[in-house]
Amino acid sequence: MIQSIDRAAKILALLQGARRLGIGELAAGLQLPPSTVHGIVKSLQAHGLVVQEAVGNRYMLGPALLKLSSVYLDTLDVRARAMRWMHELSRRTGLASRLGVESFGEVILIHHDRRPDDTEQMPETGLTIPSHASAIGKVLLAYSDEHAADVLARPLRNLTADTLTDPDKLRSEFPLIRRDALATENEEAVIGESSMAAPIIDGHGEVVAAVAIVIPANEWPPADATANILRETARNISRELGARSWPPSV
Amino acid sequence: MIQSIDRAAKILALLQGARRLGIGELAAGLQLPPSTVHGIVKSLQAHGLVVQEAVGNRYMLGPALLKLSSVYLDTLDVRARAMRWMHELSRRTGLASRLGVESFGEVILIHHDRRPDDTEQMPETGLTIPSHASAIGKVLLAYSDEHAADVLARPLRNLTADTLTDPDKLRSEFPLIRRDALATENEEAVIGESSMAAPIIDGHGEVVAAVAIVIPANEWPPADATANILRETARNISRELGARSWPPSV
DNA sequence: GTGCACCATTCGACATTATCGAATGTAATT
DNA sequence: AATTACATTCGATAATGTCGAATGGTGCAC
Repeated sequence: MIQSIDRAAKILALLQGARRLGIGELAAGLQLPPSTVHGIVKSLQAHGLVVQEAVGNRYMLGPALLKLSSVYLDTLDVRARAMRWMHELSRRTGLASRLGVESFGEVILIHHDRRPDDTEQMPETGLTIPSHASAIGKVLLAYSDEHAADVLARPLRNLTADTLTDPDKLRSEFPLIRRDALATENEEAVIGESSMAAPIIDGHGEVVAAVAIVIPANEWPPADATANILRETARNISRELGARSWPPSV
Repeated sequence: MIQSIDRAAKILALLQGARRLGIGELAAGLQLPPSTVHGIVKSLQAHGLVVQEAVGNRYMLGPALLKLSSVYLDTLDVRARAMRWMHELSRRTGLASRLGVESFGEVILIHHDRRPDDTEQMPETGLTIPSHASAIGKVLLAYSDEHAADVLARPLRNLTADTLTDPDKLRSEFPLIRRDALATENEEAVIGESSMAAPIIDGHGEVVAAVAIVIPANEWPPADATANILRETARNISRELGARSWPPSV
C-alpha cells in the first residue's frame, strides 16, 4: 500500500463524510502535519478530484469524480442490460425501481427508475444504503456466505424502529429469501417506505446484483402480481447476462 | 505535485478512456515499469477506486467513485436549488432539461430532468460535453473571458457537420448571447438534437452554471414562449442563490 | 495432456521523493 | 490597527516509493 495514495483516499473519504473541510481539519482527521496534508490536497486539486470553495479556503470533492463515476456506470454490464427491463418494471407496477450491488459491505445503487407519475423525485443512483436494512442488501447477503459473515460480524445500525439489528434474526430470513428468490424490508430503513428485491445472476451463476421496487408503506403488502413482475424482471435481466437458469441455485 | 498521486490520477484517467486495461497496458500508457504501476493500482483497489474484473485480470474504475460523486453532487448548492425549477421547466415545455458547470474546459452535466413522457431515457448526469458544441458551454464561455481564452486556444473538435470549429465564428456569438442571456446550438453536437441555454448567477453576480433544454431538431426553432420559460427558470434559480438582478451584467 | 509464453505479482536494494517543522503570507475579527 | 488563526511555502532529512529481476499463475497451442 503506497502511503501517499492511502492518505489521499482517506482525505477523499473524510470529505465524503463532512462535505467541506479546511487543511487543519483534514490534518486533524488524519493525524498528520498540515503541510503534509496540504501537499496531498493540492495534488488532488490539480486533477479536479477536490476543489477549493470559491469563498473561504476549505476544500470539497471535485467534478472529476462525477466524470469518473459516469464512466464507471457505463462499464457495468448489468446496468446496461437492466435499464430497459427496469423501466418496464416501473411502468407496469407504478413504482420506483432500483438496481444495487455490494461494495465494502454496503449496497450501492447503480440505477434508479422513477415512479411513472409527474412528481419530483430525487435521483438515487450513487446512494449507499446499509445491507442489513434493505431488500437488495438482504438478497446479496442471502446468496453470499462470505459477504454475510463480513457484514453480520460488525454491529448493525438502527435506522428506524423496525430495523433488524440482531444478526441471528437476519440470518433466519436467508433460507426463505433463497427459497422464494425474493427479499422484503418493511420500513426498516426509512419510515413510510418498504421494498422488495430479487437476485440477478450472471453467466457463471453468481449473484452479481439485485433489483428492487420501492413500495410506500400504505400500499404494503404489494399484490402477488407485483412480486411476480419483479421476479420476472430479475429473470429477464439474468437471462440477458447469460444465466442458464433462474432462480439461482444455492 | 506528489508523484504517486499524480500517477494514480493518470491511471484513473486512462481507465476513464479505455474502460478495461491490464497492468501492462497501463504501464505502457504511463511509460513506467509494470511493477510500479502495480503498486499504485493495488493501492487504489484497496479503497475501491478501481476493481479487478471478475474473470481475467484487467482493471476498471470502482464503485467508490460513484459514492464520492454522489456526495459531490450533494455539495452543490446550485444543483439543490435548481432541481425543482428544472422539473417545472421540463413539465411546462415537455422537454428534457440539463444543468451544467465548467470543469477543465469542458461542460459537465450535474443534473438532468427527463422529458415528461414515458419513453426510456438515459440518465445524463455526469456526462461531459465539449464547451464549443453545446448551448451550456457557449453561455459559460460568453461570460468568462479567461475560460473562453483557455478553450478557444486549443483546436475545436468536429462532432457533426454543423459544429463550429472556428474560434472567431464562435466568439462572434458571444455579444448576442450576453445581450439575450440565451445561447443556442443547432445540431452542433448530436445530429437531430439542438439545445438552448441560459446563465445562472450567484450572490456575487458570477455565472456559476447554465440551464438548458434539449430540443429535437424537428421541433426547431422553439416557440418564443419556450425561450421565455427557460429564461424565467434561470432567473428563479439565480434569485434563490442570492442574485440581486438578472440577466447578469457584463 | 503437456509445454510454452505471456502477464501479473512479489521481493529487496537503492536513491529519489515525500515528509515534516519552521518561517511566511493572508484574511478575518476585535 | 493589531491580533489571531489559518493556509501556504521552503528546504533539510531520511523514510518512502521505485525499479529490475525473479517468481507465480493462467490460458493457449500443439
